[in-house]
Amino acid sequence: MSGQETAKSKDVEDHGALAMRLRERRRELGLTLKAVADAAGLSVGFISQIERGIAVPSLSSLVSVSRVLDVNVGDFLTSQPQPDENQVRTRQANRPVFAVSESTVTYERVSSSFPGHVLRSVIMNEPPGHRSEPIAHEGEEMMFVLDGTITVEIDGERTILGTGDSVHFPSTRVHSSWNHSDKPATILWTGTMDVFCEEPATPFHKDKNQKAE
Amino acid sequence: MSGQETAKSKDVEDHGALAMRLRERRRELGLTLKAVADAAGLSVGFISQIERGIAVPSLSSLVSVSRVLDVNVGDFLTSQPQPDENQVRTRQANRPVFAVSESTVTYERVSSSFPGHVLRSVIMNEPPGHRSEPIAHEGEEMMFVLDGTITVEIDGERTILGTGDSVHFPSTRVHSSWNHSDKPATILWTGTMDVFCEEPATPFHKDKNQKAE
DNA sequence: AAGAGGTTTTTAGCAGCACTAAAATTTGGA
DNA sequence: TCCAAATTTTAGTGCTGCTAAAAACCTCTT
Repeated sequence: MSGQETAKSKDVEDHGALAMRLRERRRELGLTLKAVADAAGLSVGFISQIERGIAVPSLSSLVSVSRVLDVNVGDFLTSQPQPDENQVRTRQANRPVFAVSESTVTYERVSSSFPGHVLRSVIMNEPPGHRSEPIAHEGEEMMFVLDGTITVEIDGERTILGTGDSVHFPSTRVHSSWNHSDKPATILWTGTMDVFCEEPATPFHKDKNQKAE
Repeated sequence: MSGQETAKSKDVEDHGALAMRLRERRRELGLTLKAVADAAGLSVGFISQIERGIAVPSLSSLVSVSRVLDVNVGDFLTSQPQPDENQVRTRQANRPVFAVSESTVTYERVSSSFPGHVLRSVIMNEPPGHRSEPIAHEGEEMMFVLDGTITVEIDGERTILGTGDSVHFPSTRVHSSWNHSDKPATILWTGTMDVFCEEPATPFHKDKNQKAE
């Protein structure tokens, strides 16, 4: 991490955007500064200063104001994705391929990367008998079986998926999957959480076969 | 606004959740407190206190930490979907199938539905010659060609995809696709925007062949 | 044009908290 | 068991989050 510019840059820009969004939203709702301030339990002057970028609210105050403005607080803070000219297409022959040390599964990256992207997708090639450890994490995910047969367990409940079958669930539920058959299986995994890391050194779905990293 | 309880309630709960998420994310990335602190330009002790809910970061500091953890700051503040017992699995034989009136494309729903879900996925069966109108909308999307060949145009730039190829881009870019070949094509479409509607009366990707709805 | 009332901005000020450095404790690996 | 790394705890303070009140501005009515 040394030599890297710290992340405390461009904060001024961020607050300017937040300020504008707050004022914009308030005006959409046709509310006065006083109305918002009263409902949020803050002072009129403070709301005014926030909206003009002169003051920055604490998280508590921002949550309060967001509630009054009937918007999810995250929506005020989410940066808009910038379209760019990054590579959007992935060829079957050119998918980035990576594997975990000492593991028998290989992964092929299908999704692209651009600012603000949420989707991640990989093709998982699972040999017979391979099983991932039960895990839970943020986001949601979907597995579409391209070829073969696998068993998926979610919150202790098992289901067998064949070619063309799919499963889609919140990743917050404890889940694992394995290839119970005697043939390789191919799965298209898509999720909203970067569980395979852009740096494919340690994928989050750890292998049971793997001793220690 | 009178008589309404002010919005400054339950802030304590929110900060607890934020704290947990920050620690969870840091561990996912396998980073130490020190690494995050150094990169964010904050002290180790402060990060520790934030993660344990003892201290609350300012917006500036939260933005800094979020950047280090490579996550959109809004994602830390958005409330979590509740897991439920809805159907998560879709069988190939039982996919909900729907089509647009007078259209030749059929769509098969692959994704499930549960509170807070973001992912939507359908299999599109496109006959030869079929073309969708250029369109742009929020979110991002990915098309994985299961079978056949299609042309995809993004911001005027065309690319041909064959079986196993994929394309993933922000849907804010003007895009359209069509099956230029003389054989049917099958595409697994996945996106973060409900362009096909849960109510399949008017899919967002309008057909050029379709006159008016 | 003047006046009244409502809305927003400005100003002065301070309590407390955002954040630190350093010490203490815990953890993990050899 | 030892030691280095990681994390937590502690003591402390600069500064800012936020206030109340004054000033300025705006709108509407007469």
